Amino acid sequence: MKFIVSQPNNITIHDIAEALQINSSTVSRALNNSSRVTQKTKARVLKKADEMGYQRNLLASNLRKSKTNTIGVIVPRISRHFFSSAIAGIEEAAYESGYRVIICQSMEQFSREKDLIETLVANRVDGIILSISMETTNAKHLESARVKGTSVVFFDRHCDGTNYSKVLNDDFQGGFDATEHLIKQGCQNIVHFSGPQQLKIYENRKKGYQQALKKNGIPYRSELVFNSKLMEKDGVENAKKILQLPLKIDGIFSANDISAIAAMQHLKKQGIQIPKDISVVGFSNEPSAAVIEPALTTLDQSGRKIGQKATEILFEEINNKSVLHKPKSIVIKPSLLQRSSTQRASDH
Amino acid sequence: MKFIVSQPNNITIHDIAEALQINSSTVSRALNNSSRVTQKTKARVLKKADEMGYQRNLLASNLRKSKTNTIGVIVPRISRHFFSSAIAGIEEAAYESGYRVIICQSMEQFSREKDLIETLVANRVDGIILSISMETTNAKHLESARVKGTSVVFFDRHCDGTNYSKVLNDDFQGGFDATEHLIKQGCQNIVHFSGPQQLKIYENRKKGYQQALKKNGIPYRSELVFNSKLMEKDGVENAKKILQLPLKIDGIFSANDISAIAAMQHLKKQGIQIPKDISVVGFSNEPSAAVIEPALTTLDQSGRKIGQKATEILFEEINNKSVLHKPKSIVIKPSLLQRSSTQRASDH
DNA sequence: TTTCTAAATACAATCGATTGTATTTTTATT
DNA sequence: AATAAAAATACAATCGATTGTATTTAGAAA
Repeated sequence: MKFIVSQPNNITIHDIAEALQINSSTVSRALNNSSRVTQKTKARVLKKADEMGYQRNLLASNLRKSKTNTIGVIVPRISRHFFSSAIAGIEEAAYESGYRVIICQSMEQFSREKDLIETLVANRVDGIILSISMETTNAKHLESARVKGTSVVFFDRHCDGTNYSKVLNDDFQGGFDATEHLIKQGCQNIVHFSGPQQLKIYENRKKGYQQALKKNGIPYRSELVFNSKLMEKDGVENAKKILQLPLKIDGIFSANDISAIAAMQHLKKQGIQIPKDISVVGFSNEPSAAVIEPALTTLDQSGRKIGQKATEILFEEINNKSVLHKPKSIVIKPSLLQRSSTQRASDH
Repeated sequence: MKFIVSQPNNITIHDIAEALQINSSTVSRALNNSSRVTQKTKARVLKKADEMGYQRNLLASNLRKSKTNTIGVIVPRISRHFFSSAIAGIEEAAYESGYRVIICQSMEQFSREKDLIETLVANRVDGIILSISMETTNAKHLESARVKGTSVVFFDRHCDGTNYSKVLNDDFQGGFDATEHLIKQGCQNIVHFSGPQQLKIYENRKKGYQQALKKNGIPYRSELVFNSKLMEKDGVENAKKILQLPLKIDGIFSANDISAIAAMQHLKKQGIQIPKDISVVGFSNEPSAAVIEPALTTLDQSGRKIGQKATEILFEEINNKSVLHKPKSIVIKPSLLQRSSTQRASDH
């Protein structure tokens, strides 16, 4: 069964102008509520536009104005709690300033990230907020944005030595706090699950771990640092490695919750008691962290605040294109959420 | 410290044409690899374009072609596992067909949903894939899309009596399976956490629940159905209500995992044993469902498949604009993931 | 070499809205 | 009523790419 569809309505300002026997520039100004048009004419235009079912073509408008009032956001995966809450913060701040947000995910692939940047630039977004993929090692792929003068602000995962502003989590402090917390709970042999080393965030979390050990007089042993992509399976692998170590491990600081939780599940299956035998700290405060038993101690990154701040800075830069400000670098402290995975009985 | 920024490069095909002393139409065709241009000229154009740092302006291109090769997706929240996996499926299918995807979240607000639709239409996306907010009661706000001839496909949460294609989860079956599973585990007094009733999905899950009771000779009692928005706090509230009921409840079927998990946590705190005292089934297979103890039995909706299917149908409709096909309605069965929250000791 | 055809390129209109300038209309002033 | 000033509207160019048609060029056949 097929019907011929009624032709799509493609009313333009010219059609309205013709219907009212006035000029399309007046229609345009009326629709934009310009002071150069009488109230009376505005009313006539608005009424006719409504009658005719007019809908502005933003492609044409944006082309003419070379401004889209849109910013693009690229994150590795929207499903991660930290990223989706950062996006919420970005949307909030953008909405206040009358901007739209285009959300994109790189799926941790460099090639996709590059492609997305080019598409956003080709669509003339006014700015880009970016948290890089695990495969990204430098900022060369931002060249297309730079060439077009599109402002870019990093958040959380960033590249080093670039001339872009960034809003970062204080990963060093987070790593330090996590580790020192474990030490204060009595842990001595603490394993660290780290991520891809080209990402500053993992480097810094590790440095915090090292510093906390040092400050507390515990020697750093590189064999206790496990590098991986911190996926679920990596957590399980890491847990297996721990059980095979000659040394009796009594603490884990994982650079993310996903692998911490996977490790906990595996360890529990093997009869290890948490926190009694091994205490665990994660990073990011995923929803699951509050659900697992014992509830996972973790670092909350207030993604919302980071997203808002990144957006503010982006707008500053968009509105100050003519002058180049020294790139800003803002660091936001994560807060340690102490939960049962580190609550030794002795504390009671 | 301020510097004057180098002017943004705004090279157009006209600049390339001038540099090569040829016409811009030839440049355009060369860049689009048209057969009307010699290999030699194409090579010259490509080289020069690269040299000059040319980047196509998609606003202009799309305006002229009145085609954006972009589809918009609107979901209530990207952070929900079902939606982010549906988006993954959509992006996969779209990418294969050379389309870009714009992801938007309504945050469960009708006004935002309406606004997003209008913006997408104004930006002339080629189609929209939509899962409505909890506040949405009908499809009137899709008028702007209909007027412009923009194809729309619903998935999961849809409106009734509309002329749009939809890809749905078999919510009735899911509700039925969940409830019957509880009954088979020996539950007799089963509470159902339902969602906003204007949403078909919750209506259908409830109908499945009723049908399973009926089939198994258990009388339906409306006082055992709790309506809410199924947020975390609602789960806690519902759990409290259960504890206050005169009847001894031995099973819960929640229309989503979020509230099921919140309820479990509260019940456990009150000393209720799950599944021994009360068995619980959720819906959606959120990551936390596998993490809570006991692991939550739930219905997996294969969001990825639903997303892919919705995209396929959307493309069919985009490519067949001239004829109106009868709207399709595809139903995909969810699968019951049996986990410990319903594993009665007697089963062992 | 001339002529014809096909291939390559140039010309110009177009997509729909915006905006600086020019023109007309209205209002105020004398 | 005449004139100046202000307000409202019209005109036309423009944003950057695409595309139907016209023209030029190159190659083949006579």
